[in-house]
Amino acid sequence: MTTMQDIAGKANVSRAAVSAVLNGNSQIRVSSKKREEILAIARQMNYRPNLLARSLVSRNTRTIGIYLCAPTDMFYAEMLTAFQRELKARNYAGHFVFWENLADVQYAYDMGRGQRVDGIITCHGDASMLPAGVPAVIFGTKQSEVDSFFFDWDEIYRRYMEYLTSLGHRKIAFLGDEKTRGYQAVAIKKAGEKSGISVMTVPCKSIRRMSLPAANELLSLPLSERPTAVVGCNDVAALTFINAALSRHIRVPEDISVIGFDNIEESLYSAVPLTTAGLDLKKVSEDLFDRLFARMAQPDMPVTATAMVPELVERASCMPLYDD
Amino acid sequence: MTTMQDIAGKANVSRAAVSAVLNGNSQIRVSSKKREEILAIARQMNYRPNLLARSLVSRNTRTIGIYLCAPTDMFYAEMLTAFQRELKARNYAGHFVFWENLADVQYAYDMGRGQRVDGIITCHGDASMLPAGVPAVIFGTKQSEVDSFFFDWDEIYRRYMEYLTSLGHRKIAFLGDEKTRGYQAVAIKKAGEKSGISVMTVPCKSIRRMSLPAANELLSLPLSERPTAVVGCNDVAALTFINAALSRHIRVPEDISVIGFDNIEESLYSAVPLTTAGLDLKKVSEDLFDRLFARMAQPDMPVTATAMVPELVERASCMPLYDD
DNA sequence: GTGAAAGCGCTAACAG
DNA sequence: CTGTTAGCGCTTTCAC
Repeated sequence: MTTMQDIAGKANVSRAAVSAVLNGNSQIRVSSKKREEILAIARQMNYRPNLLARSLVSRNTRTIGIYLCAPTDMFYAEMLTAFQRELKARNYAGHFVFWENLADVQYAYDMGRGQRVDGIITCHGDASMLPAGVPAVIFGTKQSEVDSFFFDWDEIYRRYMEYLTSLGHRKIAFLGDEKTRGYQAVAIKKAGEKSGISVMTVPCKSIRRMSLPAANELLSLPLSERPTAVVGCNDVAALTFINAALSRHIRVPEDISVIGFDNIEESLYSAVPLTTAGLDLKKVSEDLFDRLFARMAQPDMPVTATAMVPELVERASCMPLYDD
Repeated sequence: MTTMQDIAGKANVSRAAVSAVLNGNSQIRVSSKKREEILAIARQMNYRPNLLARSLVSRNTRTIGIYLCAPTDMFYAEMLTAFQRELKARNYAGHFVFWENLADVQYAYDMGRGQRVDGIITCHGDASMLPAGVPAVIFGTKQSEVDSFFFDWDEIYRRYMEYLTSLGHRKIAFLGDEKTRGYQAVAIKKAGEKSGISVMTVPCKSIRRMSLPAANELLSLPLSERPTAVVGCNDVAALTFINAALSRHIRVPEDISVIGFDNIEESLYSAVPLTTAGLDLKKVSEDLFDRLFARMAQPDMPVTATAMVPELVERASCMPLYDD
């Protein structure tokens, strides 16, 4: 591997001179003849700065730790892609670690600490696990100690209920895991109550691929008890439900309306295009990075919590309820 | 950030002693009293080694560059997850960069060079772009200069044709992008010829979310010309096709059989569970890493190319053709 | 304009 | 067993 020393030797200058021309930013001025020569030699020797050495002395890595759960749900895969784009645009590197359980989260943060990341973006809700002293932004849940962007479920589900009731629906079910999606279940029940509706909740084992049993449970209900509209905790749950319904020859939206959450790409290409609500991923990741970089520049500014309320996007999976 | 110097100071020993007990591997012996003390202080001061400094001197980073296209297709997301697991099991870090176009590939490799990754796993087929001197394994396509794991399309499609013809199908279409999936199109045509079948090819703009138009083109064909079986270039294409068929009230598999490729999780939960073929991701990533580590240990061993032939998994989207 | 020198945090070789 | 030392590749300050 070519080093600055090698270049300096060939060009008959000092390492400092090489550093100065290769990085631009320096008090040091180099004659343009030497400058060209250095540049040429660097190119010819296929020089790449050793970022480890650079970071060691500059005390920053220009690397952001991006810690997310494994992208087994398309939503995170899309988020990931948006982050990568943002990183590249800002000329920063990403230090990605993906977890599948709680132990992995700790592992991810430890790796980041060892790697001396300049900042962290994470979707894990427990701020106390975060390495101390590293600027961080938490995505998904509201925090008091750390900057966060959180889903405002009360407002989101107020809109959902408004939409569904405007379509005439009064028998509404929520399909989602009670454990990991408890806050959603609570919020939608609350939103329902305000419209005088008791939202029934159907827990399902996995949020990723909702267990068919939960969908089937709902679909096996006698017609008089069956909800006329189902709210999935996310698009994947909603999509799985639609597929379960379709394979039982229950039509969507004619027999039952379905609404999701996240607006993953798949929802657009589903057997029946899914009505859902989704973030503008580009904008959100921009905002996330803006916030993080502001925090990095000024570590003691007041903590912020930013509510996110994704826009409803109407497609084909919901329709007005006809009176029987 | 706590350094070894800090610990050494508190414990009244040298940095070398601290290094010795914290890393274990050293000629240096430390009295177990001192050892305990050092360990205690390190824990109490929340010490984390600076991996940059460590790598600078040890001349290895224990980091593998993982360079993949953006996981907008679930297959890569699943691959990614398998890699992360493998990395963790081997106590290595991942240097992930995801690309969306060719320029990004170069960027990814440059980042890896700067970061001094010990090895590379990539799914980009152009070996000439790889940084020289860094052990690498290419996933997906056969290479002559670099270790590779490639899909043996001839054998894969031989099996597909065998399967489909055993079901009685003779009118078969391939749904896939000609540009990026050209080798597949060629292979399936060849496999068809051996069975005396002319496979028709329907190109579609994107391999990611096959353009509905392509699916619709096929579905609009007069019944006499319509294929009885469709092979998707991947599961996503096959799934999109199924959804397009379903929404036109064309039944799968009764009216038309569909087979995919990749065996992504989604295929199991589709409206009609997809017959497909898929890699054992855990095994493949193990093999990939084994190969890479072998190459890292012995850079001049002969180059290998390993064929991959995923197992067919029969589900509900294919059925025997009845004679009319 | 240029070059010498210090030092980032760590490891490893070697002398006590 | 322990401590000292050199140096990884780089940036930056300061004297020339």
